[in-house]
Amino acid sequence: METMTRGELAKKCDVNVEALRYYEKRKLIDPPKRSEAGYRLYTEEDITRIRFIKNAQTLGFSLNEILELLKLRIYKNKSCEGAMKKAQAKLEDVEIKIKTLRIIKKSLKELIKQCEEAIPTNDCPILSKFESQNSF
Amino acid sequence: METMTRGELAKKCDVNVEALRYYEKRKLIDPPKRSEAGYRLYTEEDITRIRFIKNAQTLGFSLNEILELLKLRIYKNKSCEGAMKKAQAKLEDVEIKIKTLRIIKKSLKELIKQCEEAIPTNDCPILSKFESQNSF
DNA sequence: ATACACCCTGTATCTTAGTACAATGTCAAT
DNA sequence: ATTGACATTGTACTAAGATACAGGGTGTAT
Repeated sequence: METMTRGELAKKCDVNVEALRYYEKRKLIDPPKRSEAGYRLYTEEDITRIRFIKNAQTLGFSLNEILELLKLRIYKNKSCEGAMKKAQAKLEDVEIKIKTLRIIKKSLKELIKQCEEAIPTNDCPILSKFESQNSF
Repeated sequence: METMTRGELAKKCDVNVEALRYYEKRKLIDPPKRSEAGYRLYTEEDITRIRFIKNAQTLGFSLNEILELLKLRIYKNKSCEGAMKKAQAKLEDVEIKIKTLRIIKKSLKELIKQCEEAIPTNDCPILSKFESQNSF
């Protein structure tokens, strides 16, 4: 079987070499076989695994959550249920985040508008607003 | 002039006592006068300052960015310009974040939908997708 | 044979925004 | 006078996700 070193895997997956050791420590990848000199020997499966981690991260899953997802994979039949639940929870997270950011966006826009309309000799509306109570 | 201790200020501003010391260290608040016993003596101005910090944080500014905003305040006349620029930059940040989260939301929704439509004996579409290249 | 890139390990450091804790000092009330 | 709540300081720790570095070993090309 074709194997590769840490540096090679890192390059193929566009990941820092040290991150691989870190993922191993976090149990996100299984400890790889070693060469006689003690070099880690990774396989194609490890590429798949790193991709899994990166894809899940892209969707906002934390490494802990990814570990949970990986555990689901062990029970092939039940996995859909568990993974779907986690995806739904994540979806809710994301929706809340979007809502919060929309409110922030609106506030920032208002502040900028007030600044544009401000009388030059007066204090900056943004800074004044920040000093006031219960602004947001 | 009316002064208050760390605990009193913390209570009034709904902030942890230790946070006040932390803000002092980060130069977000000026070192307050001290009593003979060495107790920090805060004034009304410190309340305003803490409010400033909290309000700015609510809008997504980091403590470093807040420090920048506070520096702007020194040049009373120029402050509108500088603060507006920073608010605009923050607005752009927020807009990018919203866009990213929308994409994530869409992806998650699709995954969940695929899961709902999946044939029970097959592998979970979410987990399969995570293992594939260039998923997202 | 020696230079150089890479690998190994353990440990430390980074960022952000605090929180926690120990050892000690102070102040107000009883 | 003693208790209890607060204050002081320095230092360590937290989460999350890495990244860096020292001191050594290995593998390959010239």
